[in-house]
Amino acid sequence: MTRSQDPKSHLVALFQHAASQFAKAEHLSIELERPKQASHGDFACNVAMQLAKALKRNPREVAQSIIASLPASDLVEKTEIAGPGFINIFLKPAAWQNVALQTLQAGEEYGRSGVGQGKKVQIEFVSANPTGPLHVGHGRGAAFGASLANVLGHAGYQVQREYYVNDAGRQMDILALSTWLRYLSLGNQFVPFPANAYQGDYVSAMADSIFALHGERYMRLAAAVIANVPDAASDPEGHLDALIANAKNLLGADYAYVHGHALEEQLGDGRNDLTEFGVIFDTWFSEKTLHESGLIDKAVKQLQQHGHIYEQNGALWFRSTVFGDEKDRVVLRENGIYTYFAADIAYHLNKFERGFDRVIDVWGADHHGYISRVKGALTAAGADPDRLTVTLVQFAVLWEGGQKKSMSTRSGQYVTLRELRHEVGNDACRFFYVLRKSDQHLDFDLDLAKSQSNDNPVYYIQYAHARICSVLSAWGGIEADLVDANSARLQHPQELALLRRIAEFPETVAAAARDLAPHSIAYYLKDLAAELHGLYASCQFLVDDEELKLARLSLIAATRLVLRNGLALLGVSAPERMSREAARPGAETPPAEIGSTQQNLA
RNA sequence: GCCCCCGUAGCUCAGUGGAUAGAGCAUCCCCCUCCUAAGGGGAGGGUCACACGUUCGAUUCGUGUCGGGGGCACCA
Repeated sequence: MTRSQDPKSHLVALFQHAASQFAKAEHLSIELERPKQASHGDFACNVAMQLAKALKRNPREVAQSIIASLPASDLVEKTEIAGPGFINIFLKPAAWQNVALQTLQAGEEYGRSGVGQGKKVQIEFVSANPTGPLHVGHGRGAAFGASLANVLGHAGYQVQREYYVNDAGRQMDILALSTWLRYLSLGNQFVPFPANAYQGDYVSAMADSIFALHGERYMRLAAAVIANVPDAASDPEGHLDALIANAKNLLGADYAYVHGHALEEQLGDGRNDLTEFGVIFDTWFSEKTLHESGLIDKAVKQLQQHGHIYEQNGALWFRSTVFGDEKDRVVLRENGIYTYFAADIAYHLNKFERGFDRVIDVWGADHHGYISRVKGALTAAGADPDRLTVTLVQFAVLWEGGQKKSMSTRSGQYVTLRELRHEVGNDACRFFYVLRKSDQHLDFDLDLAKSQSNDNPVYYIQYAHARICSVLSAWGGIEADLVDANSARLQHPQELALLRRIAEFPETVAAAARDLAPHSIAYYLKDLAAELHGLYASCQFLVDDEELKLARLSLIAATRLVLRNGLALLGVSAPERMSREAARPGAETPPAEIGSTQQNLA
């Protein structure tokens, strides 16, 4: 057996060979686990217990036979039968010693695997309405989606990152109206501002800029704006819709300017915010183009042809109950406007047509009832719903001073993503956001995220990286030469423990991709950093023994590489120095007051 | 009412069906003449909510109960 592979793949091949003597290969999967206890070896295999029943033999006896059939390997020190029938494998130090050099050779590629087989995956995330600043909830979706996309890419998928822009709906009309009403007040045309319109300061700011750019061009009489509008108190939604209709009539072709201005401002703001956060999209997909290109008509017709559409009360309904939904859903409203759902069906059919092997949607947990509906529509249209995976991201709750920061849509109070980033810094934001499983509520501890102390896991990991940089710089040699180090000199238990941990990185990335679970990268990095700090405390690197020094430096250089690669997957920087001055978040931008409030209707 | 998520140490949470269930924080004790102490070592702390089932083996899978959170629009 060759040893060009990593130790684990090597062992899997050995066991595959041995076990095939006793059972058909397709009936068993060789699983090697890393025992929690060092006394149980480097790996443990449970295949004997799996086979025992079929063979009607004692598991320990089966284990004995399997061991006897294992091909010889120059990596294996010894094997043991333990407990109910585990085969514990102890590897020779050489199995791990090579890991450091292999890592250095792989460089930025280390951790990459081919489990994705080059398949095309699209991941759509954030997709917030461009009706106001992104808030901390969007931030979690952004951090999760961006990290997951990186992980999938590193696991060998071709990833496309997409943001779906809701630029066609009623919410955008409400934003345009809100902006226009603020603008009118600048010309002393006062229309009572509806409570259910967008209240935020950013709306007034847009009105100011329109007034500065175009003066009175869009000014109309307040009396005309409120003509024939239902009472706001008794019919708030009808009131709003009538104001929008009046705005469209009074402005004519100019309405598109106000609408477009508001859209561009908010979309641009969100894009800048995300870019500063390290979240970059390949595609910004406009909902409006679905309407204009007739794709929605086409999608609904497609459903119609399959007999899943009926008319009732002047609207067109999709018979989603056939596909497990609780009730049928409207696709074309009585007023002749397609619902968001109709656009979404067309959007997902379009995604499929673009040739992705797999499509992943990252949605807020409040959309969970929507999954069966979309999948049902895809099925009804003759598409394979299993190509779509919807991952729900639960809400994030901010805690400060032991108090939950109340952020309810109802009270119109929330903290923006930008405020959070300026308060705690991008690195801590990105890291804390992915520190929990996505389907779990996240308690975001602001005090901890802000603390520049050993309690803060971000600094703990970054410090490990900075420590290595510091040692290598104190050494002052040529780092490229470290690949020639004699790794056989790495004998210390702490050194071997660190090597084992480094070897786990590729499979950790692969598992994170498989489970759509970038949080496991964060946990891995904490473990890796702990291992490094442990070694730091027990071994001197810059020793007189030149050969040993180079071997140890090659080990920490490899560790640094894994820390860098791992942090990069999470969008967290790997600083070469940690100084409390420089680490202050938002040094380039003044920290925003985090308690400030914004109105949010979306 | 129906659906989704969760229940693991005092707190916040990890834990591909495996052996004596882990980490950080908090509490207590110890370690800088030395490459950054933003670090390391040690101690205490558990009925993995509960019951039944599946099996060689269950914190993990299934069913049910209890408890917490969220969602159920001709909104997006």
